Amino acid sequence: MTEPRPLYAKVKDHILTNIHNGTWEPGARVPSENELVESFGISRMTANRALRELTAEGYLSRLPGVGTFVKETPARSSLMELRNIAEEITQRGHRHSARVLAKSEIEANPALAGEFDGKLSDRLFHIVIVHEENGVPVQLEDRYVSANVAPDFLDQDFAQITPTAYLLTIAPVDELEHTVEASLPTYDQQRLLGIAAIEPCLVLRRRSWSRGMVVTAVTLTYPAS
Amino acid sequence: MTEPRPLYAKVKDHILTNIHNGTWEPGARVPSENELVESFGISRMTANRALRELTAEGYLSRLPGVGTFVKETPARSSLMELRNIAEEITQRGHRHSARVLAKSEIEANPALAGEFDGKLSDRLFHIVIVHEENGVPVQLEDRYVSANVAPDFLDQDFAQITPTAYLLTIAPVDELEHTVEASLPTYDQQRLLGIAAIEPCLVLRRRSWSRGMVVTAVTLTYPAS
DNA sequence: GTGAGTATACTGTATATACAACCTTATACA
DNA sequence: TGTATAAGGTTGTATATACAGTATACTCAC
Repeated sequence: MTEPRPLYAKVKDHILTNIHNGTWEPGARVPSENELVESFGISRMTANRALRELTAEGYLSRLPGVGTFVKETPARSSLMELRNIAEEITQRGHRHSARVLAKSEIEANPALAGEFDGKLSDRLFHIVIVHEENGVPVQLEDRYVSANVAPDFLDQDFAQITPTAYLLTIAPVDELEHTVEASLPTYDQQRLLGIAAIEPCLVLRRRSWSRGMVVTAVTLTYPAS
Repeated sequence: MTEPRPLYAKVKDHILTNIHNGTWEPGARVPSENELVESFGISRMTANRALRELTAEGYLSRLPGVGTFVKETPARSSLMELRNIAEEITQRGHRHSARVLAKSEIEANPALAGEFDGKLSDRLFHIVIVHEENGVPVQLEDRYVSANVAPDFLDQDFAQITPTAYLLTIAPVDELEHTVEASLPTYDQQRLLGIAAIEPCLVLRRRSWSRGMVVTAVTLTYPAS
């Protein structure tokens, strides 16, 4: 790791590290530009660039005349964007792992065919994955994929590449549909996510289209915690 | 609207305008830093900042030694629309009513000022409204509004017009940010929504921008049922 | 003609400097 | 005591300058 990082990037790394490992909690004050100039031996413009970019990226908030602070609601990904949960977790400085619980080709049924705007004869794949952050389950992924669009889907190693990432390499996303709701977990969900029966869950349903065809329909369940 | 925009922002506006109206198509070359220096009479660092930020925002891509180009896949906008809950309910053929529980001007604090990217001296309004469908509470709205953008906000009758609808008449929405989570209701929320303590709620947080300023930050709580 | 070297254009980074606007705190004054 | 005023720290913007790295175009010797 001895690549020459630009100075402003080193400063950004330093600040992000302190945020991620909890040294600087939300609301805490981060060093001012002049303090960074002192401690890093850099010019103020370089310190300014580091803080300005971290602000644009959602990690910090700044107030003229007051200072720079760790944002209260840290760069939590908007769920409306198509984001890769593995990237998100590693970006937080944590370890991502995935357990594949089911992986099969399934019989089409009228309800599913309706979801996919397809025919009953269309083949579909089904997978269930638990995503873990530092070993703690954080997302249950229950996904159907059109075999027409992704015939090799089941051959992928989803411990290495998330289904979302793989599908993005296969087919560009033209259109997205989201619905979102809160509910209490079913017994299976409790068991797989390791949560209590009264813990509310966020349930996100997403369908994505590519070239006019439904690529995948997925139900993502997040524990509220 | 002759507010003094920073120079780098004017350059960004100029480039974005040419992209949005189709003058510069995807893949087209945009002026180099030195050309911008010439045409705008600015320094190269200012031109650099404009191009660098537009690159970070996903509009441009740059290649050292070659030039700067309009990105092939332009920045995708949030696919979520602003829906008006009153319209939604009446569209279902039901009766919408709203109870205003709080309506005040509040003291600014650093956390809120951060949310609004504003100064500590900026004035803010705060309202709490329960929306009902056929008399049954269906949404708890907890909203902060910038007094700069909507000075007459508190004079409105929110039994007649929803805050969202009113604000849309005041200021066009340029940008939206959503986060969503599931949680169990606080005691106040249980009481106001008339729900049980174990009923999960969907919590939607939304900030909207108009002309670069945060107009409103709102927390909407929906019972899962 | 071909290839190597050179010139040129462009982006990437870094510094030093300057001024403006904003906020807090301390001080002086009525 | 209360109120201006001043001072100092903080962010925001803008400039001029410098050097490094990369890609392309050109020139010239072979």
